[in-house]
Amino acid sequence: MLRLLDTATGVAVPPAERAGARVGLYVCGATVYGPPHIGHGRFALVYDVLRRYLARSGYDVRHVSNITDVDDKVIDRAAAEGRDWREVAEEAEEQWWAAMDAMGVLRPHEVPHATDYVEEMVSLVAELVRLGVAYETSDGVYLACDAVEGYGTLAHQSLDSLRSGARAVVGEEKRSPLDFAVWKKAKPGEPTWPSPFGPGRPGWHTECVVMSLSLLGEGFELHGGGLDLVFPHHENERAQAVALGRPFARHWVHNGLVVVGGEKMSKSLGNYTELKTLLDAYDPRAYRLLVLRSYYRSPLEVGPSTLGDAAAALQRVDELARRLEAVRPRQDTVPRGWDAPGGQSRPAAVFPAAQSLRGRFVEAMDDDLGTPRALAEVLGAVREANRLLDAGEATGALALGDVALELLGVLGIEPAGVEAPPATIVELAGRRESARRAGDYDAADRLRDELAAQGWKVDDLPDGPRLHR
RNA sequence: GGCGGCGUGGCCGAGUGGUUGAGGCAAGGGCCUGCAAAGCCCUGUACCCGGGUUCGAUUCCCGGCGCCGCCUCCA
Repeated sequence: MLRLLDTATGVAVPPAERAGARVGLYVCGATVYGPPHIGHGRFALVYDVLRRYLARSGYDVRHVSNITDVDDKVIDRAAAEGRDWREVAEEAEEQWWAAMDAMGVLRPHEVPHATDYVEEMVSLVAELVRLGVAYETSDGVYLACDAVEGYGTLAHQSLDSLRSGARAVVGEEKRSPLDFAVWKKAKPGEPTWPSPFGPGRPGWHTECVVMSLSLLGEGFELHGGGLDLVFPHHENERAQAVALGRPFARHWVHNGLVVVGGEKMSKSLGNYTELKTLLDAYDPRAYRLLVLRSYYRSPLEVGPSTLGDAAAALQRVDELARRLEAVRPRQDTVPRGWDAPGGQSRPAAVFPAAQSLRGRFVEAMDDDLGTPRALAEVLGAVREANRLLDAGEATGALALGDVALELLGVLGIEPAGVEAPPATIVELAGRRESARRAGDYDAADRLRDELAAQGWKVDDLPDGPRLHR
């Protein structure tokens, strides 16, 4: 059974679930004011794998991830570029999904936009004021943190220590430096919505409360996001729900940040690489592999060296997939699958190593999403399957190799498709092979160079040449 | 100042109170091979420093050093 570390308690426990094994997963998504960077890529991959594995484990997952399409940053960028803020948000959201698609990240089941929930947010703010936990000032409405029981739970700090460490300047009207805006009164030129407190827009921490509760219900199971959101964002989300007396997330999951040269990558530090840049330069699967190779909560160093490593490792996986296809019996049309029906005669069923591989994989994953060990098991099996192939044991190789590939699929990594070379390439390769057989190696090597110039490599395998990209 | 985390071979990165340190990449040697590529096999003797607990610590405890994150927008 999958156990996940809960940020609030520091203990790894199985996710809570509702009737029908339903699990709601809310992940704080993108603020769309610019192209996503590598850090966003990691975060998306982590929750994509969590969602896939939850489903694989038998949960009925509902994955919700928001788009923050109105926010200071969106407004600032629009102002700086003299554009409409909606246009900025839409453009950035397109870039977001393009990158997600390139990485093979499954779309969340729901993608709520903040701007579609403003009315509900206004109601929430009004309710907070009515309850006396939020107060109005000249520039907005603030939540009084002292009024919230257990404020600091996620930060693991007391109200006092948080207060003493606060760097925020106490405004004239703000009662405590920790108090945060749930409603921002409009300044000239900003987008506004009507409210009992005058025109304005919701504070950032409010939207996730409204959208998660509205789409997943009270006491939903999992709430995730980057480690840098723990405080204050998630703390403040929780504070609002607590203040309202509404059961909120029951379990908090946070992913570690991407670091560059030991320092956190972030837009504000300016040391970021756009995700698209990485995805254009490397096989997108290499980034997924790199991310999964480390524990999801740890900082992760991303750079040309580590990406190159991952890309190289992937080639061995692709090679295995190609080799397996070459030895796969024609009539064997049983698809790869976790629980292929009627699989009595399937090789995997009679090949113990393949079965135990599944067990070790699940064991690793169940231990707080242990993708590093899970991956190690799978890659070890890839090597073993290749070895069996070398030894001519095709049946065993298929049994083990198919399971390895299937498990990689659980992690969202599919072997590269076998691309059929065009006729001109096949013809060139044929001429080269003839030259080789005739012992004319100079000609053969020239032809190989020609093939290379057209982007094709040729490997002389024991059973004949093979073309691939 | 408060809170949290990290320090493992050439690099990345798991993990563990004790005979044989996952996995990946790189490197060297080998099998195969016209060559190359691919694949496979072999090779590495690590755990920041100082104490303590223990029969035994890289793993637990204390202290130190170094690095990082959060306490402000941030995945």
